[in-house]
Amino acid sequence: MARHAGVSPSTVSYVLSGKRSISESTARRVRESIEALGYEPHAGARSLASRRSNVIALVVPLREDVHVPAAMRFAVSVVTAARSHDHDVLLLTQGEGPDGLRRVAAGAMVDGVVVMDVAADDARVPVLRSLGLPSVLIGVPEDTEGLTCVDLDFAAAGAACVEHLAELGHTDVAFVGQPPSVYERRSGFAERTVAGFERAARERGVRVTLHPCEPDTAREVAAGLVRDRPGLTGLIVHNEPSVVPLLDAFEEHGRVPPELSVVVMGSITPRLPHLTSVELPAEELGGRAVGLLMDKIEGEDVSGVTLLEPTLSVRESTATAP
Amino acid sequence: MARHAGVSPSTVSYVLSGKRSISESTARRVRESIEALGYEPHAGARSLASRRSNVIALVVPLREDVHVPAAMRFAVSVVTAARSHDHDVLLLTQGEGPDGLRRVAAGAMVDGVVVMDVAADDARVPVLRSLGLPSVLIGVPEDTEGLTCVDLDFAAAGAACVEHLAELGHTDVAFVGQPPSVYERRSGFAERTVAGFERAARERGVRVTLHPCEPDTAREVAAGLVRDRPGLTGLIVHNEPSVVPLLDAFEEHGRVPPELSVVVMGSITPRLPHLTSVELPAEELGGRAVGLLMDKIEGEDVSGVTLLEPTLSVRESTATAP
DNA sequence: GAAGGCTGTCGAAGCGCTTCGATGACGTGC
DNA sequence: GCACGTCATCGAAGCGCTTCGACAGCCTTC
Repeated sequence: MARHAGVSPSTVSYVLSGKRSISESTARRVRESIEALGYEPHAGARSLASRRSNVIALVVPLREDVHVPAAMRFAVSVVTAARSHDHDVLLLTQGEGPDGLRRVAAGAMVDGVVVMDVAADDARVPVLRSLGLPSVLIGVPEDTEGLTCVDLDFAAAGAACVEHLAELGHTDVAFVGQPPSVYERRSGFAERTVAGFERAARERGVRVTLHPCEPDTAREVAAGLVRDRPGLTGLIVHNEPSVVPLLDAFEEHGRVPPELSVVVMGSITPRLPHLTSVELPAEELGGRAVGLLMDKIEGEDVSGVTLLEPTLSVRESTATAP
Repeated sequence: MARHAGVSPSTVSYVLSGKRSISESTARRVRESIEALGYEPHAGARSLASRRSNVIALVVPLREDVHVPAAMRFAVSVVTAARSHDHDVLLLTQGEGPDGLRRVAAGAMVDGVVVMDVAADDARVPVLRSLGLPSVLIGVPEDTEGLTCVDLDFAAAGAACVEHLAELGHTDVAFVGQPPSVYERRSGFAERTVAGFERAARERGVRVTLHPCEPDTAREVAAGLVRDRPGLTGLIVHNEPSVVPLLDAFEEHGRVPPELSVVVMGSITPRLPHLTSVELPAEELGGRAVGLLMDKIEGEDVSGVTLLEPTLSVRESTATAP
């Protein structure tokens, strides 16, 4: 490569990195050679010499109860964002547990890591602390001391749903939530949604009840609500896969929007474009997480919790309380 | 590291790789030091010296019409299989197009690549050929010369559905397929399913018609079939997200299994355990693909097309024709 | 008991980069 | 016109491994 351009290897390196000034004529010659040869620096050599791999790890959950399309959207946005910062993405599953993190960190395979779906008492958090590897968490654990976390402000999202309904005059609302297992493992986003929603309900004097749900039990949940809550006029659904079976079941009981006001949380609206919803901004979250990680890799102190403001989009499924 | 164990660096390397015999006593000492220090070889140094990165790339599709949970299952199984061969997985999306492949190949970032969701006239195939990078395709393009491909035998799967219904005496069957865009881009699996299913129908003298479908149009498809095909007794559905809306729509017309026999292709049965189905063995496909890729990286000639035999599981949704 | 063959280990070279100090070729200021 | 910056480039060292050849010690074999 250096030979083809008639310069020394160090010059090529400086053209590529821009760490020293190079005359425009030389730089052009080097770039032409790069083009002509289809040259790509050897990643291993580069990481050995520079102590940077230009790779970040992404730890994806593989639990049954996570919403897969959302996780995938997220993963793709992380890859896209990483590429725009000249990094690649190594895919880590939980198969190896925290040991996988140790391995890639100790072997200098990655410069940093993005961890998805962090629970309140997540076992990976202490590992990350001890590793000294730059990391950004999606989700917020209990103790965020020294960590960098990004997430949707689920408390605000939960509250926004209640407030929207309260403003429309609803006073009797049900919250159909995640599967029970999600609450049991103390998934941060689920807990915070409930907290925000309960706080807002208290403030607004709205009667609310919480109902964990899965697609298979949606029918029963709906039947139970119709039976036990005759005054119910509002429904908040925080469980994407259950939205369709749930609303179908309500429909069978003659309860349909907008007579029954429905707000969904998640990104199901491309499929059901008439539903009032709070969307999960997966792409923005991925981009933010990667951006923060890049800063952290550069040595900046970016610790702290970034919560994205939720946006509630009002559509046809909510209306003034009857 | 070598110092801690009181041996030379080369000895450590030989203990790790097993490429030369090392006395058990020395080997033990080295392993103890590794353990004690939490030592992990520097990945870059290793790849520079050995010309092996121990990383494979996985190219995932990000089209709207691929079934995301299936893709995810697949991706996870590739990671798991790769780890069992001591490799990691670099996640590539189509964002960069074929250039991403070039980049990771030229930079020696990966030892090989698994490409998902290959179409009959896939643009990545010529790139792969020219790169000389070991690769395994999931899906079968038109010209497989010199390639290694793995897939479910979709033709056999399509045929199996028809044969099962034919054996039960059905003579009037509809095939509800993928969204139109899938056929338009000549996705191999969709074409081959249709081919297998049409061949079997011809051989068995079964009347069949093909109906592309999306979740949003499932209702209309069902209505159309009820209206135009009064003699219809069998339904084959090759479109996971549409299964539920489609069957719901049929139910509204009073057509339910087993009076109407239904066979689904895909892995929706954990959710709907009463449906006769042909499952997509995503995990096995991932494992096979990685296994073949590893052999290819070792220099074996593994070119050829591996088609996994489909298994039809008979359940309650199919019965003798009325 | 000398020649030859194994085994187990070491030393050194080299993988392809980055980075640091050095250096030559220029201007600049007085 | 000489000392002194500045700019552009080079050479060499070194990153932490793998691998190859060498070799010491030991066991066979006639």
